[in-house]
Amino acid sequence: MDRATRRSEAYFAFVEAGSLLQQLMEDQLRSDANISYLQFFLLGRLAEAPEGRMRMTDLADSTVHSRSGLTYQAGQLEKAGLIQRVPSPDDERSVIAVITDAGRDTFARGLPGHLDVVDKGMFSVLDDQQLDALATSLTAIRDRLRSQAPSAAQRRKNRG
Amino acid sequence: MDRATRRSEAYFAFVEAGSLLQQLMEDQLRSDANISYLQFFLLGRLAEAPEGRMRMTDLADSTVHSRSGLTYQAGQLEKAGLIQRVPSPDDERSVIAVITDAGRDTFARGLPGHLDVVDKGMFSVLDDQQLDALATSLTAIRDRLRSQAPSAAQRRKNRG
DNA sequence: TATTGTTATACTCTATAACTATA
DNA sequence: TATAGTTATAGAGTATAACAATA
Repeated sequence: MDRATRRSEAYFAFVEAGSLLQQLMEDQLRSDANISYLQFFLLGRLAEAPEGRMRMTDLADSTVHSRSGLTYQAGQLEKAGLIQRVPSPDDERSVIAVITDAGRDTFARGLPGHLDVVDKGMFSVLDDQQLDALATSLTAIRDRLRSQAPSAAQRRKNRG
Repeated sequence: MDRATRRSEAYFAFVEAGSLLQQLMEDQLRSDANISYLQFFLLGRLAEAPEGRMRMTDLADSTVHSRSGLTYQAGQLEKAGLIQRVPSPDDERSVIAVITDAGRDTFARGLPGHLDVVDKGMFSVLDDQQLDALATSLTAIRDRLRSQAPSAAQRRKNRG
């Protein structure tokens, strides 16, 4: 098989696998924890941050979100009691998002099923050597893509 | 490195790479052909179908879409002159979507840049052996995920 | 002057249910 | 009875620009 054919195979499999996986994860998180994948991701970022706290802008930068998009999601999470927003002591312009106990519970409720979906869907079909090669290649691809995508700060500069 | 660590590496790289790639593709297609990735994908399905024709339901089944979602997208594409909808001669309930010349032009306008993004973003960092292994693993993962996801017909049965 | 975050607003997309017409 | 497709409608999410407050 020539390289072009292999490339096309890999590309279509990548795109379809991504879309199928996302679908499965959304369904699982909705039924186990009643949150979206993005909300799960945001709770995860906060859960692993020191004291469960992060500045709004830093949280926005760790996703594809505009600041107004994060304001919307933070509003949803706060309404559900999963985070709180408090003023920053250091910089009075800033707002700190803090994960609540209920937020940690919700995250913990979603996590096992989430790992299960990933495990059964992605990794059960690979042996150790294949997994190793996959991790190496995907990491290289991600780093390459990171270097091509405009940074969050840059996106902010161009738009709102 | 143990298997759990490798898994986690591969998973996060996969998710982030998918999201970065999608972002780059959307931007490229919007600027080169003024269409979304989904619309590009639908035009591609029609372009490669015999005579550029497909039944609406078959087109919907080749995506994650509900039928009403496809009706919406078909409306957008038709409004832009990129497809036409005609009644089926075989089954009077059916509607056939046909890609127009303008639709083929638009697809052709988006394709080179699209391939370029994929090539530069994903494959430029892999040698032949890595590409081979990646294609094999992603194909296996996709097939596994396909077997776990409910089919489009099944989704239709449950919901609308 | 630049940065942080929110708000108002408009737009895109998606899904559900009800509906028509045909098989 | 089941299938094909549309429509009405409502909801989730996103982004832009304008804004107030602070640095």
